[in-house]
Amino acid sequence: MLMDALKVSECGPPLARRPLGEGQAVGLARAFKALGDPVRLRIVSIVAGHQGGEACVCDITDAFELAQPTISHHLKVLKDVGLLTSERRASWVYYRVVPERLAELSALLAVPAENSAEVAG
Amino acid sequence: MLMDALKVSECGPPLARRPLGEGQAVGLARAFKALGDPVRLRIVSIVAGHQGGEACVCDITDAFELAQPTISHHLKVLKDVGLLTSERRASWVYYRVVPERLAELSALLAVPAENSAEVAG
DNA sequence: TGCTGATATCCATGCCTGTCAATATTGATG
DNA sequence: CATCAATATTGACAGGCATGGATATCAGCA
Repeated sequence: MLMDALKVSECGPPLARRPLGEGQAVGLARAFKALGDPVRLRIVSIVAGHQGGEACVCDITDAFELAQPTISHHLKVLKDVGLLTSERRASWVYYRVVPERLAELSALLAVPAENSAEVAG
Repeated sequence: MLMDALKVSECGPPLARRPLGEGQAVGLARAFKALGDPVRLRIVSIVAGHQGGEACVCDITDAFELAQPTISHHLKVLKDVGLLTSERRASWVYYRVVPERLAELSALLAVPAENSAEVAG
């Protein structure tokens, strides 16, 4: 099936609406876990804020004091969960963020403030 | 405009604005890591969506097929990173979400779509 | 073809984490 | 005080993960 879990991404239900199913939770948790590392969070930040919305691996590597395989590993993690995409041009590989994926996670956490106080009015 | 997101604007800059400092990244990554587990994500969802915006440990435990210490451990993780608070009433402990903390993370991921295409016209 | 630079993969290692059984703590109640 | 129910803590174990060195792949170039 192509239409796996795409309905969710469109209008991502706020966390408080209804309990997350286990399946949804697994998929979303994978993305959050990928963001749950300072290096990866900074990588996403660097890529998202880079000129043209993309950055090559060398740009990213220069921003850290980590070995190149380590950066490559983190990029793979972010790519595997759908937060980054990559494109090769000549010798360089350029990464860019997937805005829909970020928006999905953002919408999920955007819990209406009223919910904490009252629900049914 | 009504009483919409005002604190959000000061809570944190969108990811794309400028590269995250290492310190900020560490703090934010801790929160994302806490959400990076399916059980914990569902716990937050259950608490946020529960009647009155709070849920006792027994409510949460019943929603999983995990041992009680495991749930207690996850609750502690979420509390330690500031995503949940707890209050003891009689024999029961009630947990509720911290909306400001969720809003902070949500705002961080709310990257403007235009940014991926062009930065500053 | 061979060489060089850029990036990815493989492998090993030490640390971190999710899980649960056992136990401790806390509060209510008899 | 004794006991029970709810929750937290401890200790242990298996699996996961971040890191880096060595190495492979890939693209351009002479």
